[in-house]
Amino acid sequence: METVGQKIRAKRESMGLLLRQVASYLNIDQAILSKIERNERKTNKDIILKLAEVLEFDKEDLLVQFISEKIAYEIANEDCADKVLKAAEQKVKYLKSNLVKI
Amino acid sequence: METVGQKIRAKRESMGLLLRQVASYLNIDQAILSKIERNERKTNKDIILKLAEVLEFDKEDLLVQFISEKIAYEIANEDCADKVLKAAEQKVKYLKSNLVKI
DNA sequence: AATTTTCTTGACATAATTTGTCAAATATAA
DNA sequence: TTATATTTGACAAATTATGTCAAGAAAATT
Repeated sequence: METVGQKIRAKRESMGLLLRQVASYLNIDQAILSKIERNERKTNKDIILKLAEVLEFDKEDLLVQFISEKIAYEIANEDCADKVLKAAEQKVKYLKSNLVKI
Repeated sequence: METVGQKIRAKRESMGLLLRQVASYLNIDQAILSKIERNERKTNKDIILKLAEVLEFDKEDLLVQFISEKIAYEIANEDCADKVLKAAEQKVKYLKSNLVKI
């Protein structure tokens, strides 16, 4: 299963872009981007969205992959990971039902 | 939908325990426990597990509620929250399949 | 093979967040 | 009122996130 970092690197290379070029667009050091691509450094929503722009990914798709990857790594070591996700679904449904203001 | 904080407070009061007593068991200041119960302060897995002990909750149940609540609040403001959870399920399955060492 | 270019690594710095402490203010019970 | 319990907010310490830089390693070019 391909990580977001791997997707980014593959797409960047297929577009013939250098680390330095993409990093400059993102206003970050190329060292950071290098680490993000190799999953050696966490990143955040803002950077993911800018990466989607410059690398022509669908923004929502990349965001979904990014957030779900983060969550998966957070809970994969728990026995109850599956229960957690089922319970989270219910809670999200509840929170989105306008009964609650966050 | 009851939050973990609310469950804790309800159980603590039903058991006739004071903030100070439970907090001392947890080795935290009672001010922190007060805030945890009112969702004014984030907590962590260790404290949740100790709370399960002293308040006689099933540890896994409380942990599932705690983690799922955290995830739900993190993503409830995203349009794609549901997609995220579905994708996270797949990734967890993959990570747990021993194909990957985290 | 030598040079240039790109990428990686790690030490360091800064900012943001988490976590804890404390005491005064407030609320509740006796 | 008086005593007890809880809440609040200012502050500090610890941890984590984020960024900078330059030297070393790897890859591409000449």
